[in-house]
Amino acid sequence: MANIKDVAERAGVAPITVSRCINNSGFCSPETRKRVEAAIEELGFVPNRLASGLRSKRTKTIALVLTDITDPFFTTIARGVEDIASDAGYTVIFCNTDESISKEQMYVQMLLEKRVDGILLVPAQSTSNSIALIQKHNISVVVLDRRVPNIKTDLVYCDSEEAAYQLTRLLLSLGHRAIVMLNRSINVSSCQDRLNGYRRALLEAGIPETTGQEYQGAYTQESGYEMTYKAMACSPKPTALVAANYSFAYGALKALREMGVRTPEDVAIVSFDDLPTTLYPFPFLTVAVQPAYEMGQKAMEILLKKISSPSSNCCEEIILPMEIVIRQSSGVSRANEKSKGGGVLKIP
Amino acid sequence: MANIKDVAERAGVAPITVSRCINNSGFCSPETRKRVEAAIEELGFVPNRLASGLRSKRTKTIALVLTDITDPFFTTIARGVEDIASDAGYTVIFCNTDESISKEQMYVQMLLEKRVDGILLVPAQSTSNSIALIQKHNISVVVLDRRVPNIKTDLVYCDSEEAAYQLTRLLLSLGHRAIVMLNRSINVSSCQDRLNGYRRALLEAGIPETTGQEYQGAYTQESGYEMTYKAMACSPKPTALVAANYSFAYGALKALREMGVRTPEDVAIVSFDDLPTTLYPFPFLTVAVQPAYEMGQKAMEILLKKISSPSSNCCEEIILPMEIVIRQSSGVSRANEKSKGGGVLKIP
DNA sequence: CTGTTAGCGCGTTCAT
DNA sequence: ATGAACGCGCTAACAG
Repeated sequence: MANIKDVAERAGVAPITVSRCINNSGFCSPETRKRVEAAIEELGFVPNRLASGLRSKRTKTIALVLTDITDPFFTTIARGVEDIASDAGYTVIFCNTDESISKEQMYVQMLLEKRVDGILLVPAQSTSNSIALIQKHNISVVVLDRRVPNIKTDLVYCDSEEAAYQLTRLLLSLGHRAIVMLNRSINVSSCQDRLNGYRRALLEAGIPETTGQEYQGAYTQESGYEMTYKAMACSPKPTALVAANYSFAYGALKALREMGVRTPEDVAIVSFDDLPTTLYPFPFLTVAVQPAYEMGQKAMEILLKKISSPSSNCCEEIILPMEIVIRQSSGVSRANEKSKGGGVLKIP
Repeated sequence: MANIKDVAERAGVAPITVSRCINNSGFCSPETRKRVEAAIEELGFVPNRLASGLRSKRTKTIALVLTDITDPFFTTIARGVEDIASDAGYTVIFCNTDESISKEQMYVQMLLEKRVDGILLVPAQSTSNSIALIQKHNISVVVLDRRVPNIKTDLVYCDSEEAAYQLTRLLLSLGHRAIVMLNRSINVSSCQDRLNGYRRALLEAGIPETTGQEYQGAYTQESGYEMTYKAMACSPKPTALVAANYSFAYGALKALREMGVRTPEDVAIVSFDDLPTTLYPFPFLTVAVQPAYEMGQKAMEILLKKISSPSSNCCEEIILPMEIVIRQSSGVSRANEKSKGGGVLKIP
């Protein structure tokens, strides 16, 4: 395969001149450029970016380490990242950690070996030490979606606390008092934030003890389903659910329908991160929506900035607001419901 | 940053010995290995895969070029690919072409420059010449989801023709005669196959002229919505729709509901590639499901095989069957419907 | 605007 | 089981 020297000989110039043409670095006369481009064409020359990366210490490659590309939330982030990256001439490696710290470590090691210019990381868990490792090697890193304690880093995430607070407030304003939280059992900031927002709203409303109404499960529809059955077996019976993600919301919908409990008439549901509206025809859930695409874009933009000026140590912390989209699943005021005789489950 | 020479000095061995330890190539005594590993640990040495790739001509990186990672079908493929790839020590670059040939060309150029070991490609269009370019550079390539004419290559795709045939047969067996096809207006084999399968079933049933019942649109819910309105304005009014993808099916559901037309009582719907069942609680659509995860796995396995033995020129062509999942949207026999007085739309 | 020199960090090749 | 020499293909640094 032809290399830069072959091209240089054929064009009657020095290799470095070819290099400058390819990379638009330095100057070269239009005529020289023409000869070089002709030679490239004739030889079918394709620059070797391994060699140039070895020399220049830039690979024009970044990595996106997330938990699971299959999750529509992360898929959308990935698309935002890739759009900005490819515009800037970067290529994106993606890695699925499945929230396993050891997988995360393995990937980070591989990425360091490949000398990626930067890493966008959704930490597998709060106890992850991958960020520190990346920083130790002077690789630019931007953390996505989740905070990690005791580490100074650029960060892009959403205000889950406030969103959970607003969702819970919405339910309270509709007259609900027995409000259950379905959350994940994982050491991740967004889950903790959602729990905190929920608690803040209840506390503010003078509803003191919520721990009996907080359920924790794995991130699956089945888990949401099971938690809902458990919650509905308790007294007082819940009249509303706050689902920390759409899987739980869907599991809950399924369980409730099975029990003959109507949504929202008997039990209202609010949730986080419904599917993208392009993916289904009849949106039903009241949700707090994270601007996933913008998160990906923004994180990639910050990463590009860091890559081009690694000196600036100041860390950006972008906290994006979530949008509350009110649809049917949250229902209308329970006062109205009662007066209309609706709802088989009454507040005791 | 420490390099292999530093490690060698510290361990009191030659650089090549360190290399052999890292890559498990050649032999080294347990004791030597221990000293080398200690040195690596102490220096925080991370092998430079740019340099090793430059020398060995293997990057342990492959690329997945698809149309849009945001499409659940491709997302699932991507996950299948990445699972197999990471098990084999490979890293995956992903690229979104949006079915643009020029984007595809740009990405392929970048990937060739990066000397990826292989490429999994969903061709942007049938006229793509990217495959030939990749092959010319002796890079292993496996084509996914779509055939490309006049090119000999390894290939993994699903039997869309047969699936469309079966779906249409199902509608015919339920008594439908006015069956409309909602398809994409793009030069892609899977779309053509679906059209052909639909036509074959109708022809076989003695329904000759179908062209007036074939609609073509862009790959969006809105397009499915509009095509459905057009189709329903025609005479004879359709009693069933074959949607070439879930976006069309969802657009159709929306349009029909708006018109006060019931599904499946008045108009039945069958479709391709519903959302993964983990993504929603109440599956409704009768669909032909492509085994997306297995497609990704299989394609990656073939790619690995090709990478490790590039000499074998024989091309594998894997045609996976699609699974027909019958749910509510296809309805029950129209004969029954009629006798029960159901269905506002009668066959003329 | 173009060229010369040197070396990035590793593994292939051959040797012992 | 280990080592020496060389070069993979490119660009940084400096020169003119």
